[in-house]
Amino acid sequence: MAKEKAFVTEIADINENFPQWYTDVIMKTQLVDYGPVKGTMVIRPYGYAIWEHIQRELDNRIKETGHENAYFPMFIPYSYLLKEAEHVEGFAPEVALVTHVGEEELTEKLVVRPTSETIICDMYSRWIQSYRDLPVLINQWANVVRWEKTTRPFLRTSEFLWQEGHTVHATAQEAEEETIKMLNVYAEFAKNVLAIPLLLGKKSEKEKFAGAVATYSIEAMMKDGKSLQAGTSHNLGQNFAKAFNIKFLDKDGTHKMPYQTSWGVTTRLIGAIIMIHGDERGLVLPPFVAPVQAAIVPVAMHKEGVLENAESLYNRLKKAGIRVKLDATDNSPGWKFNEYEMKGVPLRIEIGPRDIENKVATVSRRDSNEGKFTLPIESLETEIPKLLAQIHENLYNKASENLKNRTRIVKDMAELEKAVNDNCFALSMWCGDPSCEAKIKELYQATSRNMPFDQTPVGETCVCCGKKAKHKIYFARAY
RNA sequence: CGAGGUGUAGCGCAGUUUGGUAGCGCGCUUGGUUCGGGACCAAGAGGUCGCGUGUUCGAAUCCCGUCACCUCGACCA
Repeated sequence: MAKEKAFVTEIADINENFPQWYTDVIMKTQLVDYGPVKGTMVIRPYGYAIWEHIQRELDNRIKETGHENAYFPMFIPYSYLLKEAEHVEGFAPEVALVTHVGEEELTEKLVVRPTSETIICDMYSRWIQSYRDLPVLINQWANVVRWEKTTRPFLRTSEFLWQEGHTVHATAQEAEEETIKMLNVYAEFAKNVLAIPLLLGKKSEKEKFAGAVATYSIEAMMKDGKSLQAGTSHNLGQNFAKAFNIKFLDKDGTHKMPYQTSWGVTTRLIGAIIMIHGDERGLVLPPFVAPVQAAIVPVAMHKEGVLENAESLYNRLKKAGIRVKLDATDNSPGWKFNEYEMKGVPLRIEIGPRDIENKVATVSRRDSNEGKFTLPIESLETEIPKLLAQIHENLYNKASENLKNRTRIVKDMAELEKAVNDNCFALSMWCGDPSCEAKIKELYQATSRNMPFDQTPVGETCVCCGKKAKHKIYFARAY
């Protein structure tokens, strides 16, 4: 008991020590465990179930927009990486190289994929001959390996799970449209499934993907006002087509080089969910990805009829398509209440002798402090889905409020410094010079996030150097 | 790689200054009483003190070495 009380106190540290709170919650709710190799993460069933719901919902959307799933090998010849100059420069420091099999040295070194552009482009160069072969719209669900120096569960691990789309188009315009389209798919998905509001925009040259012509990102604001890049969509132009010699014979009888895109989101989204919706009592999971949407806690289980009523309610809700769990273990009710709150279960349903007598169930929402209320037991099949939808709305609105309240328009370096020190996003004007970006990073540890599509100016001059501004851009501290 | 810190039961820690029987809390097991906000009583199980050397009658404790992990910097979805 003492330990759990202490846990609640630690969780309450959310305001002072957000990263500590984050790892504590993840470990104590059994989402993950640390792997034996530094920087690796074991995703436990409760955490993996969240990923499965993310996968299912996002996969539907990817398919609805015309893409198909495929799978490419995780081992890539090192020489492939070397073909695109920027790409190898960007990834070489963090790739895991396979040099030996047993004692025998390999004549051609292999990398464990840090991303799949190179191997996929190699295949595309064989698959594509005619304009009739285009567009190619393929997506892959896979794991990738990037040996980062410091790691944090879900946000940055040596190996992570993701979805990577790789498309090929006949024209530059089509490729750009695809890049933006998928960014919007992510945004719709984040809003309607994860209850996360996003900032969409274009990355600066410095922050763009190694090998891309342009990178667009979705940025999310964590509860503490820091930014998290939640996904990216790249317009690769013809860079990889050139490097891998992808050509097609067009209608006019001439060979042309196609234009490509790639886009991905990762298990980092789970980290975003935790850091956006969580509170001092632990996880708060958005209903549409919660492994358990409603937990039934029988009270005074030994009393006549309690367990039978709980079981019958469980069966009814299950049949109604709700992800429901009945906890009939002999832990005390109070223990169970805290357990499911900590684990972020959106709804708790208590059922005890008093409820049975009144033909009601006692319901409690995880997302609000409004306390318990009762509902007629016969109405739950229809009421629970409504409540889940309300919880989703409420989470989205709260996150949107936070984003709005913590975003400031800044005109100069003093205001920018104040904004990031107050844990706010700084919406700034920028001259476009990378040295201004670098200076802001060095002085205030804030990086450029992205340049929103709506470029309506909020000033005339660069926040850093005071010269004429070219872009509207967000600066923020980021995870 | 630069700076700091920690390794003792499944988890969290005390014990190390001053060498002398391996401790505490939680968790776990069994039995009983409980059950509407982390219940209580009783009895149990569980550790070559990160690893290796050395000093000593005797080392978790002292010396030397080594490994691992954590935090902060540079890199990143």
